[in-house]
Amino acid sequence: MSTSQHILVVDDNKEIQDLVSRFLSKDGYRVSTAGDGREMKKIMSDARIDLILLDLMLPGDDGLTLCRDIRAESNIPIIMLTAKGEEIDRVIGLEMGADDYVPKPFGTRELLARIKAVLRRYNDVGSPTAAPDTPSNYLFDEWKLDTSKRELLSKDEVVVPLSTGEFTLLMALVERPQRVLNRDQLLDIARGRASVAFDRSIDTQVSRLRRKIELDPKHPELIKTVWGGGYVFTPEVTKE
Amino acid sequence: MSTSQHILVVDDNKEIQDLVSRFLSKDGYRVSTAGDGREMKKIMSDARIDLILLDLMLPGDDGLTLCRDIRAESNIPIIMLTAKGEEIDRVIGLEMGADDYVPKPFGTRELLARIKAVLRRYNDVGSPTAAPDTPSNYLFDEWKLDTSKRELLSKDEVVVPLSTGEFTLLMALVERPQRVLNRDQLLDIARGRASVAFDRSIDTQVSRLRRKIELDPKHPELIKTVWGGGYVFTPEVTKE
DNA sequence: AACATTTGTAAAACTCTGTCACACTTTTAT
DNA sequence: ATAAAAGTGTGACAGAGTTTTACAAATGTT
Repeated sequence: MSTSQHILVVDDNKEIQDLVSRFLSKDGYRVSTAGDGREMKKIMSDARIDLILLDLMLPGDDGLTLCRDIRAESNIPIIMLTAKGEEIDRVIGLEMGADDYVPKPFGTRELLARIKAVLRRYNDVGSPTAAPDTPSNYLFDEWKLDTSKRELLSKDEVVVPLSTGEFTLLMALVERPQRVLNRDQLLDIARGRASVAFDRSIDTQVSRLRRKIELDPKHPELIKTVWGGGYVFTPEVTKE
Repeated sequence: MSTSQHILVVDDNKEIQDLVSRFLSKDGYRVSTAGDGREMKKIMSDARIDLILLDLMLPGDDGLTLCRDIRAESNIPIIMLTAKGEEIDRVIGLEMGADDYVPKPFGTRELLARIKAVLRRYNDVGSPTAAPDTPSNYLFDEWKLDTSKRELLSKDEVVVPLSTGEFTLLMALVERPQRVLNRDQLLDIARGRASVAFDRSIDTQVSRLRRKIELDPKHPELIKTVWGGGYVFTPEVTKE
């Protein structure tokens, strides 16, 4: 984040190009635009690009193809832009190596939030230089959560196996101690999705997690219920 | 959920107002309605609004103008509602700062989905480790209230279990000692809602709380009743 | 004193949560 | 590739927590 980040917008719609350029500039980014894959490659060979906004539908090679091409030789974060109705391609897009996917029409602030999220993620783990302060362990109560091995260890180093869902839920909680998180928020953080009517999946997962980490699951101390509100992770958490 | 979200519907069509209010309420949102920009601004100055549904076509200032006005001083998410045939320039709308568009006529389920999507993005559950900066303990009488663990401890560290409602009510009182608080205020602070006719829930909660913290619940010393006025938390409270 | 208003609280009614069983999905093993 | 195992979400229902109702008791008014 030292000097301003350079974002490349690849979209054949001039209006979108202008709109996006304008508000990204206003937010302190340098912006270049390209109308198709050829222009994109030209710009990429000339400038150091930090992130690419890539429209799915393009003249010539489409977004997916370009995405794969970029990935073949670089690790630059890519956010795919897709018009309504093209949603099916999300999975494929992510498979091709896109980092996120924003459906059109998008709100400028939403797009900005996604850009920041992706850049943050990338700068944290992607860049070889910056990664040292990524905490690999969290300590709380009598437990140690090893985030790199995705394991939960008791004080005497005994491993308690956690499923993926249990681990991500515990991560979500451990990273936000003493805050009441409602089910929508937990779903968003831990599962990356919105809730549906009568969604009880978080409850079930909390129940399972409690069985593993609570001394007395019938009277939970670590994950407390807030009636009508959600859950709170109560213990003090320290990074190691 | 925890503190239900408050949505403001700005539309001059009474039927739309009613329809939208009804199904949003049913889904747990608090809803206010306004028929034009003037009403909108009045409501916004009185209440904390979490999202605005803004009709494009309004008497007086139109939706776009209002959208820009709101953006000038706040970051509240906005979803624009547009009547059929108003093939407005989406780009301009987005540039004004709207977060999404929903064309009329809309299905309630779709609108709900959009609302959730926008709120989900906006309610940036946030930076990990952003713990609240509230003090963790309050001392009063013979008691200690641990706000991070959400428990009440007697002088000799014996835990007295509190329900969610008891805890939030006690918090409300403990943070405002020696002040007469009427039932509306307590409901607002502790439950985040307004009272309904013949609402006695605060009374019952006070009654239950007294049973737990008063030496002699029949003659309460800590939570005193102010006849015709509400309740006062009398003891001296110190933070720890 | 007679009446009206407000409060305390038990009990009913309602809402939300815990968790079991089962179906369905994903991962692992063969 | 198929089978087995593990993980996850849904529906059901019991149980816990909260609000409403109801009425007696307390307080205030005339």
